[in-house]
Amino acid sequence: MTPITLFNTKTRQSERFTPIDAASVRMYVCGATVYDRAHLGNARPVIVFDTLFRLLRHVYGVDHVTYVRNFTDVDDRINERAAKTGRAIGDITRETIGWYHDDMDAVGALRPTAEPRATDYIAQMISLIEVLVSKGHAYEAEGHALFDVRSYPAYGKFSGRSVDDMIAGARVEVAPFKRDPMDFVLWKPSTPDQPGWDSPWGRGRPGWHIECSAMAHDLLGASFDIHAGGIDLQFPHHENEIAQSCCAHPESDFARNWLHNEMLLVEGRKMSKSLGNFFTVRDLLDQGVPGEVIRFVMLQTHYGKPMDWTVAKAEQAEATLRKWRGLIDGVEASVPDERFVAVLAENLNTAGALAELHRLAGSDPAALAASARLMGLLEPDMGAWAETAGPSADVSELIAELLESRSAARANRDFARADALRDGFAAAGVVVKDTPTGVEWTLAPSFDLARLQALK
RNA sequence: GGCGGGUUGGCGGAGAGGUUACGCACCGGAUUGCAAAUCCGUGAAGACCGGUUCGAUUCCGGUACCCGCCUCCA
Repeated sequence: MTPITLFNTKTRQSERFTPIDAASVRMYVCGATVYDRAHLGNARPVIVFDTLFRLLRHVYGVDHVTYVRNFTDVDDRINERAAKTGRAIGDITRETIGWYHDDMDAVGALRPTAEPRATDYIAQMISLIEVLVSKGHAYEAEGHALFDVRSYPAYGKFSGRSVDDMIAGARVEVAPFKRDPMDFVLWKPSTPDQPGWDSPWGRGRPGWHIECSAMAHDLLGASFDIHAGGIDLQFPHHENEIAQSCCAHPESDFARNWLHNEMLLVEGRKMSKSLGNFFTVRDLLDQGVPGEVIRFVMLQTHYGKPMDWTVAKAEQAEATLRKWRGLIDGVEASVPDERFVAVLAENLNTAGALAELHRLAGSDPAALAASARLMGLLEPDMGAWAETAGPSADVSELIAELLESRSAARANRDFARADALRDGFAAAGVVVKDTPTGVEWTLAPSFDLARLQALK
């Protein structure tokens, strides 16, 4: 069995991954709040941890890995969106989840084993909060249920902060009913026009962090193997999840391995609406950037480092994928290459794994196909973009005719005519390759029939 | 202010205390009437200053610059 090592944010070191139960490996990834199209930054953890999911399935067996990724469908941003557009919340979340699936499918992410929605787990959240209250880790104040950070001495350990330092540097206004400024909301009251559920603390809705603790416990158990998400979630989200889960179930470990991906930049700068470099996955797809290219670019940088999205990278990735797709055309995939898998298993070194694919491209196309598919690339059903539009019979005939005049011109040593045809093909977007087995041609995206006809 | 990450050849980007990363580009060669494609090959790095070591780009400390988190965020 291929040994997998992972950098565990919790211990801040690389560790040999050993599942609690090799017959049931369990992973939880923080998903999306569904109020709008997923932006490019949302796609990074999806692609990265999809690759981990695929690796785990390869090593432990397809039926022995459970991957849970949640949808946050109760959130004030969703409420705002509903108020602004006059639409029902359920419509907005349903539509956004549909978009999310479309976009993440397009970048080659497998659907997780389970995609729980927060609103389906309100009862579990309420009982989890009740447990915390009963154990003295949470308290009620003015319709809120709040987590008492001072009741959990390890609070802050995970993200390397101390409660006192955080209070000193805090820039937040502190609600007067909090016992400690860092106490966070488990449950908050809703006004009549806001979504709400009945609870021991009155009609209200859950705080942000409680859903992951409740859903992870319900679907994966009190202790599970991997919990992952963006590094920006380390604090407060994951710190708070740990506080909630470990206080409610002190006998368990909650998640043993924590993985965090670094952030995304665009042309060297943080992606933001004000810089005008903010875009969604759908924007890129609509511009003709194939999902497979997005995936390749994402995997080119190790997940632990900031990843810079640039147009140049996308172009280069497209050229490489086009070349590889040509190499495996008609080739039946064999099995993933051992060295490739070993590199990928070293803390999900996708950049190193791509280098192994380059090696295989020069030696073993069947292994290239199988290996690439292990990381969600070169999948047969993702390759439509690389196929040139089937030329019409007329066009094929015209090209055949022109190629014949070219050979004739060569035979007659009429190099002026031969060169004119050579350059003409290129200008018209017909890529002609002379190979030992004969002439091959393909149409480039820039194919221009008029210019081709002019060559006659 | 507190916490964390980064700085590798023209560009992108990994691993490893000592031996070629790799890709793209470039250059040389083969091939071609000339090209394209293909194949072979060369060159090119480790922000700066110290320390540990027989030896550091790799470990430790400091400096500079960049970035992220601490507030919704993947």
